[in-house]
Amino acid sequence: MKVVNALTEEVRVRYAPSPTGFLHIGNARTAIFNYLFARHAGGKFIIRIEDTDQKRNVDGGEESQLKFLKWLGLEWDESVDVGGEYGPYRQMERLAIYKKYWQELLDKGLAYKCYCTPEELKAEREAQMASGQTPGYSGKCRHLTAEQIAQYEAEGRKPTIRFRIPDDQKIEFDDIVKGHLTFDSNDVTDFVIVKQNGVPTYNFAVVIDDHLMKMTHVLRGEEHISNTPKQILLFRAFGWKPPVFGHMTLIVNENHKKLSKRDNSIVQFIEQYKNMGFLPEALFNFITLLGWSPKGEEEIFTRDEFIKQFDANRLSKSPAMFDKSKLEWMNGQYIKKLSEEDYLALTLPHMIHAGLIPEEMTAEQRRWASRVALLYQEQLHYGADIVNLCDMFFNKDIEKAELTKGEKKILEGEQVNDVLTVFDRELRSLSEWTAEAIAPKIKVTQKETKQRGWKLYMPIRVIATGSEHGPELPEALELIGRDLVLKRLEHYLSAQQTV
RNA sequence: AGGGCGUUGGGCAAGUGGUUAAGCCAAUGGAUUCUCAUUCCAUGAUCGCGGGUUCAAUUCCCGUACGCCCUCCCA
Repeated sequence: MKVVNALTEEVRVRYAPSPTGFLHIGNARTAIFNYLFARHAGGKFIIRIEDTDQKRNVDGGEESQLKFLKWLGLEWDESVDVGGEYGPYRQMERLAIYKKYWQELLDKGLAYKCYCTPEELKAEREAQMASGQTPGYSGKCRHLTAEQIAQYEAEGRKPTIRFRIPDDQKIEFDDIVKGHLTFDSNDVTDFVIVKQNGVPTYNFAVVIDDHLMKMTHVLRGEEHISNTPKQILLFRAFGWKPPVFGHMTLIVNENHKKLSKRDNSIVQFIEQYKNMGFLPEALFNFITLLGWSPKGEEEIFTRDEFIKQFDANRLSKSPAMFDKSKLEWMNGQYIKKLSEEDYLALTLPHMIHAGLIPEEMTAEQRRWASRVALLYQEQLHYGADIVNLCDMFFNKDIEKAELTKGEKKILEGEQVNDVLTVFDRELRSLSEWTAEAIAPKIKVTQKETKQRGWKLYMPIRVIATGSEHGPELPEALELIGRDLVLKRLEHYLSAQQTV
């Protein structure tokens, strides 16, 4: 029964960002769900730019939206860049279209001009709040006489146009995620559909566009639930059939507040994640699991798998908190699967950026840096993470300035001197400085000193690498280099002797 | 204030009128390992609260608390 009738109606959905900011987590999720919904149904995914708030539009907002959507792996069928038969796809280029429709409403008496100034409205609202009333437009200009209108016009006032909300109407619709929703038109006040400057408001333009662009479904954030009755009333006024609505839960921050662009408690722009070295596939995967869950227990999916099993009925009803640690874990899962080449392309630039390695490297330098980076593929969470992880390979100190508690404990062992003396001697006899050659020398040290495990390795590690933690010892020593390792051992041992 | 939506362990979240209430992340403990990491094992919820319907409710109904969203000439 829920089968879409492909013969009569092709699924058409849209992502409709306003270019008031760059692409962030919330935007991306809306876009992804619409994309998944369209592709799953074999329908069309459209991107429409809602730029009617010229004051808030920011330069580069539109480009950023498209650029990072593309980076995430989305593709669309119609939009400002690829065209389409229902264009233009930028609302400010559709002004003439809107005008025809609001004029129709005006002619039919379904809308009227309102001469109230923003200041008057604001004062009205504040007065209502102060006296504990529900804030909302009073309907003051609903029945203006010709004289009053002439008077206002003479004053030079420029009107807005308001939609006349009909009384006592029940507004009901079946929301894909929330179920059956009911509203009463008496709870909705006459709202502005055309601003003073002749530009329509969101609630008006969205209805015209969704109808003209033949949208079959509207999947959007639940902050739009209370806008829906207004829009449905407009659909009715025009005698149009509304699309099927689905309101997705919000993504909230640690304080359970809706993620807003100004929220600093969380990194939320896609570009920032890209810059930190998160992979688009991982981000896509993670975002898709925010407010939606697949059927089985699996959580890592490719885009095609998501498309195949996406089911809007499994959209969650309650808000999801953005969980950074899970994102990092998931990104790590993807990093593990990276080819050596891709892994290096992800990490090396961060090492360069941090000044650890030069941008122009000799083949030799590059091989060395690559081996260092590769040491951490299993545990890397995101690209920039490499900088801290591989820290010990760039520390050239002969002696550590300050030992940690753990390191002190290690060096207190009475076997330490023995172990290091033997190991030092053995290393000096090496003709070839490779992990393969170094490893047997640890064994020799073990035999000779009768020390093993923690007591054998840790003193060597602390003194030779300068840290109690790190990758496998032989390879670490090889990459740190003969010179430094021997210097560190020598320095430590000579200091011991003078004591 | 009005309207709307939501509430399953720290986070995500599955699920059903009768189950030992999945799974993932995190945390903690343990095993393996020279350390970190990896890997593996283990640990924890009676389903916001109160009532009702029922032989039986986390699952249905009512109420209540809390949270959030909207009530902009923002989208």
